[in-house]
Amino acid sequence: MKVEFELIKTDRATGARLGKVRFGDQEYETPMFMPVGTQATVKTLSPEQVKDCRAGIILANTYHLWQRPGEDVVAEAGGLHRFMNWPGPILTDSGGYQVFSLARNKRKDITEEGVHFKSELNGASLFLTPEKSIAIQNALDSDIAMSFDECPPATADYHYLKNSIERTLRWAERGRSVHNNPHQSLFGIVQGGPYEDLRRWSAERTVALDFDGYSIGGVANDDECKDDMYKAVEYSTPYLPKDKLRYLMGVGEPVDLVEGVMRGVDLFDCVSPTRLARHGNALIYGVKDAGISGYKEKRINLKNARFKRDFSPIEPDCDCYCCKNYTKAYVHHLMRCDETFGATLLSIHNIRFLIRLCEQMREAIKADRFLAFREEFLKS
RNA sequence: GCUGGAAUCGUCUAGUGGCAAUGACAAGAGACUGUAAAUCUCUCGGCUUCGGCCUUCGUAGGUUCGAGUCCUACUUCCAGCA
Repeated sequence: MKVEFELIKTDRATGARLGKVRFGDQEYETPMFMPVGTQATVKTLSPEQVKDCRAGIILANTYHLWQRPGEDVVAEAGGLHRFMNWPGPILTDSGGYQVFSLARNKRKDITEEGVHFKSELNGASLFLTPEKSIAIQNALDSDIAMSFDECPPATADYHYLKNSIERTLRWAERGRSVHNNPHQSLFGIVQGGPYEDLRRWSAERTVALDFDGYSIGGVANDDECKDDMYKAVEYSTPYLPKDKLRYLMGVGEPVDLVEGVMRGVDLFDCVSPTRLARHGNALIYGVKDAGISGYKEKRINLKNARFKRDFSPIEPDCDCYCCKNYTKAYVHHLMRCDETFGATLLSIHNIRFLIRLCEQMREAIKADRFLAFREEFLKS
């Protein structure tokens, strides 16, 4: 079922939007954070656990599922939903990000036709084109597919970005022309680095191609400073239609969600809550350390020795399964022992943290007090 | 009791004349933004004005310009034989 978006209201003082997305009879509110499950699983979590975090849409990745197990296998299983037992909506990334992330060891070569990859699994030569990416996503049968774009590095200069945008536009058009899954939506992707004119140009040209929704890409890459990220969003959203979803790809950290929403973004995804979890980190609201410096933290590493005998929950006010049932000392112990359950508990907490943050932002927009909420958040 | 062998930084371990001394684990910390990431990086004897200085390889002596490395004795442990 194609996604339907309804803009409920826009915060009076900012561009923050409250919306509803519908997939058939399923309905969710935006702004929304979407957990990432690249290989058809949110790492260390069962679908039930993801659901208990009150996740709506989750992500999966074209590039990875293309290689393993192959989109034909997923199709044979009855599509991605049945294959991974996720009844909620699924958004598939196009593999465009891998053009960027696999580039570091010259494992790619970008041509007009498509991108040559060297498989990181077995060294095999792979060739991904816009048509191929869309065909794979059609076969995976996700609810939202992404156009195949080039996600340029933060170091890309103006000239490179300009050419890259043009190619991404041509790729978007090619992909759209072969898209043939009637109940799958297709999004276009805005690029342009931190440049106002490029973002505007990319946004307007992409919108002209008429997609079901629009993504803002290329903002969460290596070395990118937050200022550039926020600018990229600011320079893009004014040129996107109000009645379509806006998805800020790969973002992000709690503060980035707040800044993104303020600039009119509806959807976010990021690997950070689950990756940080596997590395022992828990997202937390600022905690005033009464002890020494009044230091405010946004993140704690449960592997640190100081949590060995800390028998309090990660966040007393958090309603997640981890905080309601387990202490920092226990999670510390699990992480020290490399027990998977530690990563599971922290993943639950971190995902729930970001989803709860979205809930709070929605409440703030409803009450027309988003700016105040942001102030409080930044101060906490 | 005799004959071999062995003792190294929390643990195991490399080292047979130039060594503050290998590697692993443990420990301490950091990074992570559309997942090549349950990964990676740094620290891990003490002091430092960052050039070094000091103290370290079971204990005590010795040989040597120089000893964790060679020699002697002792201590402890292991194996084999009684």
